[in-house]
Amino acid sequence: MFFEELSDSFEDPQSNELQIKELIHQALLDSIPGQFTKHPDYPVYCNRTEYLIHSQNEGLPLFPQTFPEVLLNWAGMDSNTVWTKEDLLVIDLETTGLGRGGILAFMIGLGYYEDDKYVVEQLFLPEPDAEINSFDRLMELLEQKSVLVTFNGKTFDIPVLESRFMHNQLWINFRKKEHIDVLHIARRLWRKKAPSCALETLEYYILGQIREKELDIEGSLIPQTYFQFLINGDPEMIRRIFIHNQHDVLNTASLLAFICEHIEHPVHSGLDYRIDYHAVAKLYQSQGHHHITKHILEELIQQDILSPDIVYDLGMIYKKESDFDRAESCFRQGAELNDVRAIHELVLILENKRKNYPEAIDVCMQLYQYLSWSYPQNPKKLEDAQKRLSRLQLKLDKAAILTTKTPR
DNA sequence: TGAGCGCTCGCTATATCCAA
DNA sequence: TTGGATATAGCGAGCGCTCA
Repeated sequence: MFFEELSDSFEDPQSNELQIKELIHQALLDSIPGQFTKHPDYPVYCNRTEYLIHSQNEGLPLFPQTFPEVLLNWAGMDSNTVWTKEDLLVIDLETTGLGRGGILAFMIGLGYYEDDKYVVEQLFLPEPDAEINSFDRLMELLEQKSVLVTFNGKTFDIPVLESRFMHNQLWINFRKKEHIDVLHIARRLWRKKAPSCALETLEYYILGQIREKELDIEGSLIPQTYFQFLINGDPEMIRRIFIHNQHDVLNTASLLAFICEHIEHPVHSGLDYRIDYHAVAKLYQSQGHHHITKHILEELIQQDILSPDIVYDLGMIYKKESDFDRAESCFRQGAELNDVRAIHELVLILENKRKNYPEAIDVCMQLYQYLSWSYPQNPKKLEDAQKRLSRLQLKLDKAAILTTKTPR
């Protein structure tokens, strides 16, 4: 392999080791743009790439202009503080595996905004012993930046860093930092629209980006590729890991910027096929912004965008406002779309508000049929519908008796 | 006045998903 | 392959309303 031919030519093992190390360093310098840190013992290989604010990431909104209140609240951040893009630090690790203990973060990808640029810095360990030195730059940036931005970092990157810091007897309370985990907000927004919420899938569906397979590397191959590099010193595949990590750091920021731009005024700027407006409405609803939720849903229906979820949720808002005419109209639309929840709500309105028992019985029978098709494994729902039917029949009978007894 | 119903809230268990 | 965050479903308790 890369330095197999050389290994026999050195007689002194110590000098042999040193020369191999130098050889690896030179190979990295030749293949991947970057430079070594000044650490005398185990330097770290650093690459820095700048993206100009106006050139954008191939037309992507790489730079968040504002941070919508709904996003800040969702992330548990103070919405009275003025956050700027300069507060953000994107972190993405490449490691020797999953899990926690015993894995090494051999590459730390960092992204941050500086003046009119987005800077991606990558810290790579040519040998595992360089790990502690890679934390110098990370700690420096952590002191300057107050908001961490990751993709699944709450579960993966941050626990790994915590574990590696502890292993090196260093301590930083990552949990005290503000943290936007883009995976979780992306899941809320695209769980129903995108085939998955993996970063690469969202890049394709939302940002319109396709990674070039011959330049990139599959995530699952990364650990073994690093181990191979430690054995044979060949930087070719490591170059792919640099590219992979750079995409991750870049697109995590792009995705966040896209989210910021599109949840602020969701429908005002016209409909965008990439947005799940119902999910955006639900996000507002979860924070008690019912008027905005209602406005988005009404706008969607006005634009003829009908789905069982949209009409059901709007119906429920009208119902809470005691606007039973509009609520009924929504639930009727939902019933036409065969939505069991809407049919159930329609029965409630017909029974309790309209006292229209004959129609309530008809709709309740329809509900019973749908329940027996859709939820045959849930006898409780069927039982409830059966009980309601009996009660409605009783009410209808009583109403009939009252009508016949009423003097003319 | 009590029964029945709808609604909300909190709790627990379970399922799903994503990172390398 | 591991493990944490999150969503969802199911359940019971408590409260208020309606009606006989």
